[in-house]
Amino acid sequence: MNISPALEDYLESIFIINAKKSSVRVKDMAKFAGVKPPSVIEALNHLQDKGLVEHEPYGYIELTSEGHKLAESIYEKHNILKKFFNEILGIDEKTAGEDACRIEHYLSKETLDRIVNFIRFIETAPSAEQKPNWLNNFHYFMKHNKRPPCCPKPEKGK
Amino acid sequence: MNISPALEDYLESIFIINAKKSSVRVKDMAKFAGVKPPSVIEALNHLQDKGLVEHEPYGYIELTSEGHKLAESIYEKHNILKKFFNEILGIDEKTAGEDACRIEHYLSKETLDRIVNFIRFIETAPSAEQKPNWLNNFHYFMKHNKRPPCCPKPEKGK
DNA sequence: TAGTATATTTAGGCATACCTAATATTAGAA
DNA sequence: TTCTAATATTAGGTATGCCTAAATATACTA
Repeated sequence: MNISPALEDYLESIFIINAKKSSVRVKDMAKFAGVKPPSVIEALNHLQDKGLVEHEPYGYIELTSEGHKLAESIYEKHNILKKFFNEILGIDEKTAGEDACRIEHYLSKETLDRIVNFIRFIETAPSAEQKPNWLNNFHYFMKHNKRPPCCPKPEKGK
Repeated sequence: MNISPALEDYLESIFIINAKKSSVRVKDMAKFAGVKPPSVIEALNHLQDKGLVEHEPYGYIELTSEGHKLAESIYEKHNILKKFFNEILGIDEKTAGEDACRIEHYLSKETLDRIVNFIRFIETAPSAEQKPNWLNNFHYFMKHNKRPPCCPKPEKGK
């Protein structure tokens, strides 16, 4: 299923709104996307043509099972990227979310997989309680614009 | 100066083609962008309106000094991202370049700065000849789907 | 139940970014 | 120099994604 970035965003928004409201309306989607209702209607027509959404005129908006699956995968992608930006690169949460939202449509599966693995690599690190040391060092480096004073090479000098 | 992603790509392409050909023609840009010549003409008209490009009909295409500055900054962004994908995440060069090209227009300055610093952090690592150890470990992790056998925490056990 | 406010939809318009087909220009070969 | 092939441009068309204004439907209130 091949849909444009804009349609991906609309689809994702249905998924997200659904998660807390149980009923999704044109108004909600328009607000979420920062767009006027006619734009939503147009998008919904396209999504319906592609069998991703069900929407009777003046009624509620629902994802088909295919639409749900796709929306969920888009949302996951979004979250992975946000996590990467926020937790690893140390970007503030708001910016991390915005950036994730903008680039989530453009990354290859390969690159996304690597990022997933990078996060996994860090999270499963055996050495540290929370974060591996080098990541702490990176965050120190970002903050103070220099490396932390100690440990250039642990095996050698004290 | 605010231009669309597509125009950014066209501008960047002039910069890149210029670097090896000294003269840039519509044909070259069309080939580079994978697009037909009329699309290039249209883009050039917009870029000219914005004072970024000079182009006499049927003549060569040149960047103004402002255009050059902007193109260069776009190109740098592209390279940073490519480097990040390729050297750090370990994506193959082709995919790294493609992904960089697609997302270079959408990342915030903040995030890009972080990535720059992340690369710098790694390149200036005092501990290793080439790559810090954890990065080698990550690449091992990607390749074999498990951590390298040794050294969970260097200071402790041998 | 009638009227009104809100929500939705339709109609029509604009900008971007692409295309094909037709036309114009340039440059090189005969 | 003339003709032709290559290149560039213009004209006009399509799709996407947004908009405003007008029309329609729904739901709530009196």
